Amino acid sequence: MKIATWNINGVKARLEGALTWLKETSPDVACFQEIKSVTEAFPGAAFAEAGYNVAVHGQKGFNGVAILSKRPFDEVVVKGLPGDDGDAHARYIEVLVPRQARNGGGVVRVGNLYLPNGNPIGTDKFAYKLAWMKRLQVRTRELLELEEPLVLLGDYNVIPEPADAKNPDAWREDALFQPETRAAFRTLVNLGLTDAVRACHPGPGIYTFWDYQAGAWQKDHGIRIDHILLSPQAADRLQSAGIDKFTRGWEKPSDHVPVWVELRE
DNA sequence: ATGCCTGCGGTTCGCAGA
Repeated sequence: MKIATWNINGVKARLEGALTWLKETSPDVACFQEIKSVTEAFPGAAFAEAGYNVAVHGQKGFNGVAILSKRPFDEVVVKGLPGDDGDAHARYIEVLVPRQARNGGGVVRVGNLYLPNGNPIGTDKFAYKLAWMKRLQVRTRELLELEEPLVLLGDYNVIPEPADAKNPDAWREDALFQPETRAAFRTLVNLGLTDAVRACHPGPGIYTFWDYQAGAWQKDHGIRIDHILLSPQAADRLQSAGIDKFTRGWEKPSDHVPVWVELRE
């Protein structure tokens, strides 16, 4: 079962690329962030045509997340990250996807998240990021108690380690690489999650984002900020993980590339 | 040192992104 995540930076601007990518790589579940669309305007028919069921949590102008699944959802569990009713940002959606009956059935829980950027540091935006990470930690603790296969994936906006940046010093003052940000990410992982890409590829040089500016792509000035974290029951089934770097070289690319994991059923 | 580029909203420049 292949599960993927991609910050597509605008579903209207990326529709053709997204459909091409789905056709070429055929994930069973595809999670998008930054759809920058209200739920009603999401091009669900085009994805249905490509063979996917769609669950969308949209917002006008920015943010917004969506999950596509070849298999019908068992349930769309929540839209919006629990823990703050006053938070209107569309940054989280969680679903249950059925596993194949011949393997005993059951579900895989998929939480698709777009963690706040948090720049510039020292502002309410950075405080919001850290508070959001705390809420994610609370939600994750609840979900881990279920002892089921859980895939918590998306744009974390966190550079976990210096090895996750081509030029770490360029990010020292950035919200993505602050000590508090990295510590909050470690706390999350230390609840008992496995970083799937890091588990399969221990070495440096794997990136998921290259800025549009300053020739970052041409210079391979990238960072790894899109992650797939697995509960123990999901990690038991980990077969492989990787990054679809080729999409960054396309015409009209997203600044992020897809990240995927293969789990045994 | 600052902006570099892109998408979106809503009108042609400001905001957000990372």
